This record gives sequence, C-alpha cells and structure tokens, in this order.
Amino acid sequence: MSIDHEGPVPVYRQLAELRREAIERGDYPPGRPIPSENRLAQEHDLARVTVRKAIRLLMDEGLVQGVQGHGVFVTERP
Amino acid sequence: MSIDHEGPVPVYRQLAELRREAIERGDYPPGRPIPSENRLAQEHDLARVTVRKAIRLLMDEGLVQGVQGHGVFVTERP
DNA sequence: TGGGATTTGTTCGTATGTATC
DNA sequence: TGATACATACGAACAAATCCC
Repeated sequence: MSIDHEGPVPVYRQLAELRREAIERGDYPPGRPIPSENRLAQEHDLARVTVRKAIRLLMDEGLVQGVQGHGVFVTERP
Repeated sequence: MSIDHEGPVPVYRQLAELRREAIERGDYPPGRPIPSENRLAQEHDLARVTVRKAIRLLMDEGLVQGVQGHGVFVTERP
C-alpha cells in the first residue's frame, strides 16, 4: 500500500519494490499469476503503463515472467 | 456513423454516444442483442478493445448488460 | 451426446501523443 | 534535455459461456 506521489522515488520503482516484497514473502506460489496489470492499476490508482514499467523491472531481474493472454508468473527457481 | 479520429473527443466516447442514441431511439428491443463487438469493430474499422471500452461506458451507465457467450442487451427498465 | 461457431471476458504486448517536472 | 506519468488505440492470445446442428 501507500505509494508516495510527492517524494523523489518514482512511482513505478515504489510499486516494483512492493511487489518484490510480496513475491519474496511467498504470496504467489509458482504456477499462479500475480494480480493483473489492470488490477494493480486499479488498486493503486495508477495508469497501466506505469504498472507495466514496474513489472518490467521485476522481469529484467528475472523474478517474474509475462505470458501473453495469461498473466505474469513468478519465475520458478530450483 | 462517421467517427472523427482527429478531433479532441476520444473514439471510444464517440462510439458510445452513437450507440446510446441508437438505444434511446429504440433500435434494439428488449431481448435482442445490440451488434456484436466484432461487428461494431468491423463497421467502424476499430479495434475490438476500443469497441469494448465504448460498451463499457454504457454498461457503467446501466444502459446495457453483457452476457458472456451471448451478447450485449439493452437493460430492461419497467 | 458432442463438437464447432459465435460472443463476451480477461490478460499481456506494443505504440503514439501529451503534460509535467 | 531527459525522466516520469497519463490517456488513448491497436494487436494478440487465451478463457468461458452460449447457441445450434
């Protein structure tokens, strides 16, 4: 929760951090998608492009993977 | 007809207005669906997502209701 | 009984333009 | 100048429900 629109940290970085924490907490078991982009946009009252920018960071880190028409899934790591 | 792609009014709002007028004219009697999303997209040469966005406005107004696998119907008002 | 076509619902992917700081 | 953020619009794929033969 609680994204600061005033501070120096970009919104998309704050959102990425929030999701990273949720993932590392184990909120999303492998095989289950994280909340959809539209869902996240709605919940945080953000534009979808901004949400995507946040998720893009997590993708670049290899933490999650997007699958068109399905969702974004936590990467399986053995 | 005639959607203006140049003006300041978004395409999806123009389309919503066109359908709203058609509905209020009584073009679609209760029990009959309005043209399908693909049909509207084809007629106006628009993407289906854009058509959906227009219909979504009418749904939010309570003017129509979507039925998955069936169609979009004018809401019955006694 | 079943399968295919139609239709709405959902999701990620991409691009452009605008405004602000 | 560049980064951030929003709105719009299109594309693509999949899911689910309904209808009809």
